Amino acid sequence: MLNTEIAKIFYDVADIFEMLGVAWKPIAYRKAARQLESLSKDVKDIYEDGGLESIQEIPSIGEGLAKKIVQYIETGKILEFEKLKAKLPKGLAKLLEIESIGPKRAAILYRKLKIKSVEDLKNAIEKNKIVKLAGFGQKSQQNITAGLDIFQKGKERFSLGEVIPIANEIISIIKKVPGVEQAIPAGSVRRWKETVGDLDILVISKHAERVMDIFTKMPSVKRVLAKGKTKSTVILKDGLQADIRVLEKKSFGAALNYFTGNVDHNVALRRIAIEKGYKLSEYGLFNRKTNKFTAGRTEEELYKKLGLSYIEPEMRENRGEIAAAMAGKLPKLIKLNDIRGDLHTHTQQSDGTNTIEQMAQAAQNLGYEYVCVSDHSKTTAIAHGLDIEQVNKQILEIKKLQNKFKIKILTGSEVDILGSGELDFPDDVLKKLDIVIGSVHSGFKSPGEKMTVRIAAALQNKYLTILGHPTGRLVNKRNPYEVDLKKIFDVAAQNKKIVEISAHPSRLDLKDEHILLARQYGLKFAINSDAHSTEQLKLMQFGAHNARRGWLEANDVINTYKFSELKKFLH
DNA sequence: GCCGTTTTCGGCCCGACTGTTTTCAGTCG
Repeated sequence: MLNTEIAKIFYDVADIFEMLGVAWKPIAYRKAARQLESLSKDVKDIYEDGGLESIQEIPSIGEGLAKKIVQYIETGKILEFEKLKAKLPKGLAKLLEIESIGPKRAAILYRKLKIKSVEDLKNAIEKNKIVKLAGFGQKSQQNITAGLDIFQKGKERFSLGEVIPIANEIISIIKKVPGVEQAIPAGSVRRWKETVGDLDILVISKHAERVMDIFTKMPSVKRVLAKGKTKSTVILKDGLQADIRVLEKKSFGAALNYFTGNVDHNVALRRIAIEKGYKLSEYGLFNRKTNKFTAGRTEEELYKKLGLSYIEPEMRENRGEIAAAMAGKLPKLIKLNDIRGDLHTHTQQSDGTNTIEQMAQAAQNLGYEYVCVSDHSKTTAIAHGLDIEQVNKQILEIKKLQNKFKIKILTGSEVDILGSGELDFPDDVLKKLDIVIGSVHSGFKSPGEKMTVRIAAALQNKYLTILGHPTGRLVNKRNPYEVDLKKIFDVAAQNKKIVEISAHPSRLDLKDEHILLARQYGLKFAINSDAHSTEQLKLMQFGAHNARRGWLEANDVINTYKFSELKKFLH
């Protein structure tokens, strides 16, 4: 997507301006970059539909940046930036990724020691040159050395599925510290963002020092980056950075809000606070003149004082939620317990590990009213996809098993969408099934046009119910395949097809931005675990929170329907 | 560079921690 490309350029330019000592522009450029990243539409499409003006309508993008974006769309580069880049050596910006080196120090390193790259920096350290620089010292050189070490190992974002167990473990340690009233993960974890940069933990206690001691001495800590009275930062052995912050109960709501973010949401709230004569910080909402504490015990009262309805953490991405809250037009977000069934599960008959009976029992134990068995079809040979005979046998088996269960067991299949756009089973097989999930499992690298035609063709099969994991992406591992989602959503809407939100934390497909986009086409969704074992049925929570990030209400999701309603809907 | 129910100019969120200095700049979130 062009948006990400341009955002990256803006981030780079912000770094350059910062190293050159230019004020404010870096902030403006980064804000614009973040805005671009969170857009659900491609700027190219926006430009083609509405020209320069409609680009300028994007928040934080004014005349100047809009023109630059257009130049990039039309020519593939931005002339002004090419000139700007020439002012500083190319490798210098890399230094900013090293912990404890910011723009000012990078500029000093360049000017005084002619350091132009990470390689130069290493040499300078070996020759003990940094200690002697004015403003640097022994400790600074040590910190830079340590930062370099982390940088070389590569600091990447962790997937939410990896971070949640780590967070839970730390929370259980901190909760045992005497005097601790609350300990909860905030930050992107609380927003259920699919990847996590740092783990932020908020603690309520009157004895902050005790918490700092225990936290920095946990067995899982590899290095302590900072240890203060109320705030500490560590690097854990698996490379994840964890920040902790201790505050008093009076500030809990304000602190939780501040620590949950995201940055742009927080900044927007603070601006509103200023307009209303307040000052907002993690300590609370204060009268700007008298400094009197006005609110902050709970997030709810904070939002209320700012004239907003309460905004759920998953929506706090500065994607229009503040305007919606001001207008009282926030959606009533779906909740995990609105979900009454799982429509995409596998058994040991294909690549799952449990029997139909075990899966049905586990789903029933979760309180579901229905579960659909949807094993792979024959073309996905690697997953032991079922052939026609096996599917027919499975249908009979399910009919028999039904008598033993209260939960309704639906027959289904995750049918391959073949390269031609045909489904892997003929219509006379498909029509026997309650649910047909069509998924792409091959040709991920084929050109976008081909993939679009392929999926669009499948969506026109009258027996297809759900488009499975519609973009094929894997979080942090595989990009979505090239496909024109707008066209796909349009065809899906015309043919009254459901789009899936795969709940597995390694998939989360559709992702949040794509859900927001699909929503504009009036589509209905199914949130499915794609469980390959009884245990994985519990992954549904990731899907539900992801749907919340996409502003969905229960009514948008067909597996919140009662069984009778679902049945009617499917017919 | 963006933005506007005080403004088209003059603001731009707020605070903790660290290290190198003796009052603060730089970095980070």
